[in-house]
Amino acid sequence: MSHHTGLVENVRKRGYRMTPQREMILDAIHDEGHVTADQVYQRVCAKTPAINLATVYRTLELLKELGIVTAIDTGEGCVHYELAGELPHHHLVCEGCGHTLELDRDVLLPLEDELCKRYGFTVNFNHLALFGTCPKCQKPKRKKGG
Amino acid sequence: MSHHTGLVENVRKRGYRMTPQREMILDAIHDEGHVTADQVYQRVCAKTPAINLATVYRTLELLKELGIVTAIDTGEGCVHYELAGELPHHHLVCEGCGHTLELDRDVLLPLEDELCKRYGFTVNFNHLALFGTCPKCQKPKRKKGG
DNA sequence: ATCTCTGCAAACCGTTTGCAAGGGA
DNA sequence: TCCCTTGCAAACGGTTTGCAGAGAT
Repeated sequence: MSHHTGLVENVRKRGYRMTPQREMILDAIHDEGHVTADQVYQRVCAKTPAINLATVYRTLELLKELGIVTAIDTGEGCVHYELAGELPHHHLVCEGCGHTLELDRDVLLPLEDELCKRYGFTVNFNHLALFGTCPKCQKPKRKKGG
Repeated sequence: MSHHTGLVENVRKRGYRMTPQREMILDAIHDEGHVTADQVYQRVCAKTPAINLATVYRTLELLKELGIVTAIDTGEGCVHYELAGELPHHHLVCEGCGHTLELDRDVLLPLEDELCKRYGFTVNFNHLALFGTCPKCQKPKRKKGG
């Protein structure tokens, strides 16, 4: 059974139907943490003879509108989605290996503050993605044993 | 005549040919500051019977490789380009009015520093775009005269 | 039974690519 | 002259949409 009965209820309560597809999509997001439409599609595909990508997109769109998932555009060319229940968090995406580190919110607080003071600008840091180079990829090639 | 003879020379010197198309594309970027492929296309189109979008993309790609322009993916669904000569700078894009504020580099230094210390992650802040709400859009509606 | 949701397939939009003709050096 | 560059048109990859039939309530 699902770990996210609440989400299912949430959808129902708002007058939308709960279909197996939607449930599986919810499952996939829940399991993977953050996913692209295609990842959801792949994952759901593995469990049913066939589901349609269009359905995934439509469901993702619905879930977004219901505030159940959040869309994150990391600039990689495809949108990522994750459950909105989580505290907003942030990603450090390595341009070298594609690996993603999670970033604690408090690291950004000073910047947030400064932008507000200096420019009167309220940043929306929800699910921000920053690009750069992770520790591993920065290391010059050395003996593994080193 | 161009304000960017240097750029033209730059292209030539590296063994690439300088064509009217390339010159006009360079012009467009120079004039607009930062542009999308389509904006370049529109602008150049206005001056010649026809230029091909593919040419714009190919030229932008070339200029990028030559280090003459920089690509910025603001996550808006299309890539922006600007002359690379500029100091790296950053944009605060207002989600309310679409307006863009420029952001001084030094605001980001502490964060850059912290990310390095804490995660060993070297951020690539080149031409970063942050989203949020600008001062105007934050103000509750009030009498203009206020 | 009703009306939402799904699958299918075609459309879309930004971007890329193969090919043959054109033009810069 | 040589071969880089262009235009054209088709392909591409992610996403959206119209339509008719399936299925949740």
